[in-house]
Amino acid sequence: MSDQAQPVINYFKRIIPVDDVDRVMIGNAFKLVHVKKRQFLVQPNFVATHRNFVVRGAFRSYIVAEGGHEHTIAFAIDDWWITDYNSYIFQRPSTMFVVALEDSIVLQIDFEKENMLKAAHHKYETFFRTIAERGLAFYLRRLISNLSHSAEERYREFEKNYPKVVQRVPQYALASYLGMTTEYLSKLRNQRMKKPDG
Amino acid sequence: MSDQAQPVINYFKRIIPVDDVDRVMIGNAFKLVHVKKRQFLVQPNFVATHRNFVVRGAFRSYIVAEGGHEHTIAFAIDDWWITDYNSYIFQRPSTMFVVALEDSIVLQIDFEKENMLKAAHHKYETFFRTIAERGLAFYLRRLISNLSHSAEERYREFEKNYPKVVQRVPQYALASYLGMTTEYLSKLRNQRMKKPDG
DNA sequence: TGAAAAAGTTGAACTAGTTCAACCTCCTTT
DNA sequence: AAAGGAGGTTGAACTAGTTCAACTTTTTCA
Repeated sequence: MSDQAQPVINYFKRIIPVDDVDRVMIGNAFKLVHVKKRQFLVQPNFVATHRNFVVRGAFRSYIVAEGGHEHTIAFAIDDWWITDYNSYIFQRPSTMFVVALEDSIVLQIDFEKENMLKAAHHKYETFFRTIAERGLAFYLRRLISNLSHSAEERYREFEKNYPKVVQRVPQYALASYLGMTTEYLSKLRNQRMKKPDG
Repeated sequence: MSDQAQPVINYFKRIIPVDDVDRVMIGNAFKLVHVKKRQFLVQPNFVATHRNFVVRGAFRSYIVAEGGHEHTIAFAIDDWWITDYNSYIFQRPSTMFVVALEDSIVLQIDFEKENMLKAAHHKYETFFRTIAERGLAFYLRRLISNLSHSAEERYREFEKNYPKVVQRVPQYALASYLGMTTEYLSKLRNQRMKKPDG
């Protein structure tokens, strides 16, 4: 059996040592899933059953607010994780969608198998602690950016930090991630803002 | 020696079992510190050396953006943690202030002692993983609120969820936490917004 | 391949929230 | 008790970003 879990094993190796026994345990915990564009991994009112590691492809999580406005919460491309953490961690009904933006391949671990890993060995707990801490730090930086920068600054900053995401993601999704309308982002990109003078 | 660390031990007990050995280990890891109103626990360009558990008192973390505008990142009152996570987790220079809003008492653990605890026993790793996950979920909810609600909705929601914080925190700090100006929050609170008609 | 759907663009009118400035009201601290 | 500062209030003028509507371009898939 070829090791389909290799991509996520490589990811684990960046954080904790992985020996042959671990290789098998991790391989058994994750299952490889092909996801078609526009297919959902999570939907509101259902509990997010899996944490998803993106082997190849692109995803977006978003909520639909009153008035039908969508707000993108996260993107995930190759080598990133995605799920609804509020739903997954507490095993409560989700409030968001997670959808594939391209035909994608993910490695999924479900909540129970993740808990078994965590219980099985100290170092798996270390692994999940580390990615939770990094995720926390990431959302903190994003919150700071949202509070302290203008729409244009947020866009320029994102473009600089995540050029690959900008290229692969539809503009309406990026706009709603950055907290602005599609129209406004379009204007920002095309420099057709009102000019000071003629 | 009376157990000064009891408040944080109680907090640990809500997440992992704590026996007499643990009690000593936790007691040795944390030190009790009295902090005067307006005293800083973290300042920009210095590495956040400690994670702080608030025994009694109130704190606020904030950044100062260009133009001198302050943005409150977090509050912490009794039984909450506070630090600059981006600085503490990665042991890099901070970009924010953490200041006491009242005379306060905290239990501090430093980065090295925290790592020793994590290394010493699987269950301490579980503890820190759990609080990191909860912190992540918290910031995620806040991000969602910021993206999808108006200034007034954010205020009403916060007032409902954290009435105790609203009472203990100066209004300018609350306004900048909620992503609006002091003046605007003042107007929201006093219902002196422009009326539809006379 | 071609029709429909999805995504993106542009401009004009609008508004939620900011800015600025002046003033008020408490706390502190001596 | 007085002075000074920090925090809060109010109104008028302003603006960053939204809304709406009409249109163009690109993608999808039968």
